[in-house]
Amino acid sequence: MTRKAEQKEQSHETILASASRLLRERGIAGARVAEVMKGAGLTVGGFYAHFASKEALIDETIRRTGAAMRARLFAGLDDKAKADRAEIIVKRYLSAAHRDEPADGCPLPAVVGEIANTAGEHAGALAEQVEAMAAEIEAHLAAPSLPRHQLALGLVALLYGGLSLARALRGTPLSNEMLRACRGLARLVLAR
Amino acid sequence: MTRKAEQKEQSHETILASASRLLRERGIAGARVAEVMKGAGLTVGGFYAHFASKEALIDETIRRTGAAMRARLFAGLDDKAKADRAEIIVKRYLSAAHRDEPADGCPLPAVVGEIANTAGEHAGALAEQVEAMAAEIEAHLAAPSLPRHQLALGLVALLYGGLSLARALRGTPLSNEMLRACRGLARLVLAR
DNA sequence: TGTACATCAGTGAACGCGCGTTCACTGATGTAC
DNA sequence: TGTACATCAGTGAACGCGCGTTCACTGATGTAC
Repeated sequence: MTRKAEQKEQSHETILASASRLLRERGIAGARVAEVMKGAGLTVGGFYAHFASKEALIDETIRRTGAAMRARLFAGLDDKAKADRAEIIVKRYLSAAHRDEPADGCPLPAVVGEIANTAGEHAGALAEQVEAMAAEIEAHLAAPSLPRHQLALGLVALLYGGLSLARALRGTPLSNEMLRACRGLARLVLAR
Repeated sequence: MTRKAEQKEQSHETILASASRLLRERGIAGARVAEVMKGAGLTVGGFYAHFASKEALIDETIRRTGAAMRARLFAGLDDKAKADRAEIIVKRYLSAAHRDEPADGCPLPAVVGEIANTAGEHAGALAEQVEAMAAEIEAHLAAPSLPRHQLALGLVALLYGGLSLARALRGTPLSNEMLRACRGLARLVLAR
């Protein structure tokens, strides 16, 4: 590959990294093309040499960010006892740190509402992420209290719902209460 | 009260009703002022005689719509056995009908994500609704498996999260699975 | 190897467009005498 | 009671502004001979 092509590929990655951060911090509408490019050290005009449209950027960003997030969320679990793994996932996801650092976390809270509110753009990319996340959780369930797939999907909803609400309620006492309540509910479900 | 003032008050209510519908269908950003007024049979210009800003409209709409939603969600429960009430609430909330008719349902899915993605505008109005919804659920819990308040808050997250995801995934097989899984998880938590 | 031309990643300004908000105006309703 | 004026809910056009997208251009990199 020529030096020019290498450079372009690197810019592509830098743009995606910037988009990933902005998407998680401000949502789809809040991730402005000009700002994404600025965050990548470039100017607006060059954007369309890398992506066909903002929609294409968001689709690719959702996929990439989902995968990166899962890598972190499920990291190092093989060292832990099988019975503890699901609870570790829950603690990581429903932590104050995750609530307070959206830019490093799960993309779901940033996009689910917007996707539901529109005509279902990005619904495909989202479905992949939900499916993948549930599948990984399912693999870490020991002695499940419900059909494994059902329990995993329900947990995704509880994690996503609890984190989103805790973020929206940041600044009120309800925010911490919400995280604690969801961890407690998850523990109850995982205990038997 | 003069006839003029009565008429204005009625317009105010009509505007709020239109905003309530649009807010739940399309979210905060999607509920355009001009369209809200059109839905009320009026023109844009008159809006600012009724509300100081779009932000004020949204705040009032969140409060009104939350209250109306609770009235429906918790209606007729006194006729039911205490042990069944929580499960009835869950079934109503996580139903295909509720998923498919956002305009008649809960305002949370329409606003939580947007509020979390911004600097916390409307966070106060949202906190009130979450608190009120949890309080009503709490009152209908029989023999709870966790501290009542904690269980109620966790259920709010599960209901909100499951419905939002099911809406965002509409059109994919995951949508119905998500509703069913969340109902199952709730049943498990309420059973003991 | 050096030279002349071609390519193309990135620039920066401009383009429509849709949005929230403002404002001069209208005409029905209300008030004073 | 009737008449003249005041009020004010609602109209419709205009205003900035920010956004996604386009496009003529630049200059470093790559290619052909």
